Parts: sequence; structure tokens; C-alpha cells
Amino acid sequence: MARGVNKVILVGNLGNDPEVKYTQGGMAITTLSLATTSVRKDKDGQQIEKTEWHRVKLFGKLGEIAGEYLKKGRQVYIEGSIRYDKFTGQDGVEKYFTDIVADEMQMLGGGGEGGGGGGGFRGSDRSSSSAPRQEAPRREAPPAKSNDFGDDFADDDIPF
Amino acid sequence: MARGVNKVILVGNLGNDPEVKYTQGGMAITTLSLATTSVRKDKDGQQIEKTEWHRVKLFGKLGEIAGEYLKKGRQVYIEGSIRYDKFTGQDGVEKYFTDIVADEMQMLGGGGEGGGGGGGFRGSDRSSSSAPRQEAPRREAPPAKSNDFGDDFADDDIPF
Amino acid sequence: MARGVNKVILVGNLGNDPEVKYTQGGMAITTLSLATTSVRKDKDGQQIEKTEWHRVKLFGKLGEIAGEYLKKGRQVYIEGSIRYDKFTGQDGVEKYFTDIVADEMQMLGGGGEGGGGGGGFRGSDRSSSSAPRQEAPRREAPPAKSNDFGDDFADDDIPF
Amino acid sequence: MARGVNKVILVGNLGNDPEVKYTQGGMAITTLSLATTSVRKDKDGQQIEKTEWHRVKLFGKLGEIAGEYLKKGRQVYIEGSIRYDKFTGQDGVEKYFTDIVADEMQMLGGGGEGGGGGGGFRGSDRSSSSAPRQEAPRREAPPAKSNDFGDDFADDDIPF
DNA sequence: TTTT
DNA sequence: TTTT
Repeated sequence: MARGVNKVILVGNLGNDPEVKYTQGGMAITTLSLATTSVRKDKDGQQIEKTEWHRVKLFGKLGEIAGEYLKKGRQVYIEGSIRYDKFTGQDGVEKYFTDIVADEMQMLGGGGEGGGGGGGFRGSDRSSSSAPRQEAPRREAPPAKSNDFGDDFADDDIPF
Repeated sequence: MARGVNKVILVGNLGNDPEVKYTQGGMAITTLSLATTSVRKDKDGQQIEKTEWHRVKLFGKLGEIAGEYLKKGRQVYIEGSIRYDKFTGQDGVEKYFTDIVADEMQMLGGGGEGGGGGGGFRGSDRSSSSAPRQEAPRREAPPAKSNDFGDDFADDDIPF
Repeated sequence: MARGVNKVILVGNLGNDPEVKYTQGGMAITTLSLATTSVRKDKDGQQIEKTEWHRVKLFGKLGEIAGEYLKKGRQVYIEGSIRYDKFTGQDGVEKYFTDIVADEMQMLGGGGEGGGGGGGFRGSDRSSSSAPRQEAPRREAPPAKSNDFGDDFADDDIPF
Repeated sequence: MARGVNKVILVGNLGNDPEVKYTQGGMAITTLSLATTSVRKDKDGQQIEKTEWHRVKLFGKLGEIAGEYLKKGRQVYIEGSIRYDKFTGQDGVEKYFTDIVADEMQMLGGGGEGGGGGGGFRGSDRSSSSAPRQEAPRREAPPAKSNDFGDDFADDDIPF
């Protein structure tokens, strides 16, 4: 059930390796930095390139797969929705973030280093994968008790 | 020509009447505040509603039509792309904005006050409509010489 | 998991009331006839309208909701995928069908007769709704034993 | 201007080299056979693959570029709309075709034989490219006077 | 067959 | 700030 449609479709290249973190509950939260470049002509007919860097979040199993298979430079298809967040820093200054929350991911192209061929994945249920597989995430160990989010981190209260 | 895909599809309701402004060159820049609401279930099975407010920009003829026909509360379909902007305020603090730049608009539903029935419009060329039609925008008069943007406002340098 | 993207987004009006049928297992299969009209200019600058009639299939709970709330004339948002089917008739002639299989539906506009306001629904699980609710479908009674599909009808072998 | 939305997004691989033809007016009409594969689980939990073969049409400059750069096996992103056509054969039997008419194309992946890296193209104007470039299409020579469509072929009357 |  |  919903009221409205909030859909984003991106095809772009990763500017960096994925960052994988875990909630206290063991759910992966993976962040991608994804570039899409568009070209338009200015009034003089000159081509102007503009690159947008999207911050893409993948949760649960989808985040684990992204952390495992994606690499800097890799081309990827993302389907998801836009989420705007406001976060008040310790200095009292409000900061705004815009994330693309991924529902689906498709690795594109044949490979490169991050490779192994393409394939698609849906983020239909986040909770079914709360136990990260041993072999998956390289960049941060699955949490034992505490983590970056502090002890009071809860699933419905993600501050970034 | 492009490298990548950056596509947004929204169906939502306007939180306010459109804001129409004009560049020095006479091009309309219309801003919509568009709500999309999604519902998900938390771990207790309770429904949680979350509304995202999108800032949608429509340029040129598309902006004129939006300013003319859309109204607060009206339901609309928007297709466009995400644009992230950074703007340094006079206090030296960097501010971040995320806009949805519309390529296409469809008025939905039968109408209401903003009405006149549905219909769709493409923003294929911004320049063909640099002279705003007399009857269109109600919220701000078409510019004679100067405008809100200051005299040095240029088409390729829109700060918001 | 998938290899490739097959996504369709439609906003259109129903040409008729939905048709609801049931599989032997009790799963609703609802068919919509949905019109989308586009306008282009021919070489003489004259506007040419062309209407495409999409055959949209909604399964399970999504199909039940569509059968219950949608009506002829109603405007609706559909997200789904394209499915091509070949079916050999009893005369031995092959017939081709193209369906849009809906994953998500949003009723648009304020209502009309089919009304009751808007709202969105996802077709994430078909099976969870194998028992159609009593009040829902008007056009065909939920099946007792046999149905239009014959006794050997199976979930994975839908011939239309 | 339009009434409704008819949008298709595909990411798939070409089953064959593109077929390029030309209208009498010299406009390219290129046809792609594009595979998208989806995977779902049946009731026994077994994975079932299903491949849809889309017939994609690209007109004008977009068709020329597709004919020039795409090759069998290449992965491509297509954005367009669905078009249903009915054609009565000489035997009096009606035949139905479903085409995806492309508005935009993006070559994906690093290349392979059809390669040369990725890049995106829009089909904004068909007519601006009525004179096919000499080096482009390999599969059929640009027409001198007549062509496959017969002499009475007209832009608004494409029978396939 | 819808809608404007 | 919308809508249901």
C-alpha cells in the first residue's frame, strides 16, 4: 500500500569500492557512490558534461551481495527510491542527505576485477538475511555486540 | 549522448501552488513541492507511513504550463532526473540541494480547482518558449529587465 | 535474481471493467484493458493521436484489489513487465499475445464510480491470498472445484 | 502533449546483429532482438528461468547508431514505449506484432566485438538524420530510389 | 473499449 | 506543505 510513486532508475559506474556496515541486528547496510554523466549543449552548441554522484544504499541481502561482488569502476543498474534525510550534527547544524534506497541491482558488463559476469538481485526482504554469510563482506567484520551506530541503534532509527 | 542513466518517476500531490520565476532571458523556472508517501511494516507488523517531499524543477515551456495549470493538492506524474547542487551561502556555509529536473509532466485525475482535466507535456526544448505567454503565470510577472536572480544571472549558472 | 531488466510503466484509463477469473488453486487472475494515448506531429505539423491498448494481468491479491476497486474509465498507474506468449489454437494456428504482468498498481485521481480514493498496492506475493475474500470479486464467483481453465489447470501453465 | 504514460525500460543482450533498413525517405529503421531473462521460484522452490525476446525498433539517427555499434551478444539499455500493430497478411489472416519503439539507447559494458565502450543516445528527432552516413550501416545499402517497402511507402504508414 |  |  502506498500513495504515490517514488522510483529511481540508475545506470552508472562506482566511484569507489562499496562500503559495508552492519546494524546491531546484523543487517548489512552498503553504500555505493555511483556516477551518472549527462551531456547537453549550451547556447553556443558546445557540449557540456555533468556528472551526478548518487549515494546508493542497499540493505540486507542486497547489501551483502553488493559488498561482495561490486568494485570501483564497475557498471551497475540500480532501481530504488529517493529518501531525503535531515540530521542534526553535534554542532547543532542541520545537515541534509539524499539517498537512493535500492530495491534491485543488476551488475552490468562482463566484469573487470569486480567481475564474475552480470546478474540481478532483488531486495525484497531485508530481514531474511540478518546473519551475514561468512565469506561475504571484506571491508568490515560482522558485528559481535556493538558497532558504529552505538548500542541503541535500532532498525527503524537509522540516522544516515 | 550520455554515459549512464539518471531517471526519476514520481506520482504525487502538490503541497503548495507552484512557484514560478523567470531568468533574465525570460525562461520560466517553476518549482513544485511534491509528496510521495510509502507504507511499510515495522517488525511488529505495524504500518509506518513515510512521506518524501521532492523539489521538482520545470524549465521553459514545461514550467509555464505547470505554473498555469497545477495547484496545491493536485496529483501529478513527473519524469525527470536527479540533480545534486552545492551552494555556498554568504555565511560561508555550504548548503546542499537535491532537485528533480522534470522532462515530462502529466496532470492526473479529473481536476479539482487546478483542474481542466489531465494532459501531458514534454520539456523537449526550453528555448522555444523564452517569451512567456501573457496569460500564463500568475505568481510573478514576466520580467522586463531585472529579476530575482540579479542582473548577472545567466542561463548556465543557476544557483538553486 | 535475474539477468536483464524488463520494466513497464503505464498510466492510462480502463476501457472496461476488470475481468476477474480464478485458477483452480483459487488465485485471482485479473485482466485490464488499459489505454495510453500519445500525440505526435506529422510532417505537416498536424497532431496525430495514437492509442495503445495494453492487456494488463494482475495475479493474486493484486488482482483481487483491482477487481474490487477499479472500474471502466478509471485512471491507474501500473508497473510491471512485458510477457510474450504463443498459444496454438484448436485450429492449429499459432496466436501471439503480449501481456503486461503487473507488480504494482496505483489508483489515480479522486475516484469517480470506481472510486474510494487512490492508493497503491504491490503484488509481492501471489500465494498469500489464495483464498479470495468473500466480498471482493463481482464478475465471477470464486471457484469451488472446476473452472474455465479445466481441471488440469496448473499454476505454472497458464495458457493466456 | 499526451494522455497517459507508456514507458518501457529494458536491459538485455542482443540475440543477433541489428537489422537495418531504410525508408524511401532515407530514414533508418533498425530492429533489435533483445533478450531479458527473469528468474522466479515455483511452488517447489525450484528456480525457473524465462527469457522474453523483445523486438526493438530504432528510427532515424538512433537506428543508424544502433546499426553501426551494436552486435550480437552486446548488452544494451533501451528506453521507449510499447506499440501494438495488426497486419493483415496476403492470406487474409491477421497478424499481431508488439514492438518496443526506442527513444533512448545506452551501450553497456566495456565492449567485446561490437564494442568501443559505452555511450548513450537519444532519438529526439528522426528527421534530422534522413541522409544516412556512408560508413554506418553494413547490412543493407542506403536506398537510391525504391526499397523493400515499395514505392508507395510513406512515413506514417509503416506496416511492420 | 478509456480519457481529454 | 499534499493526498487517502
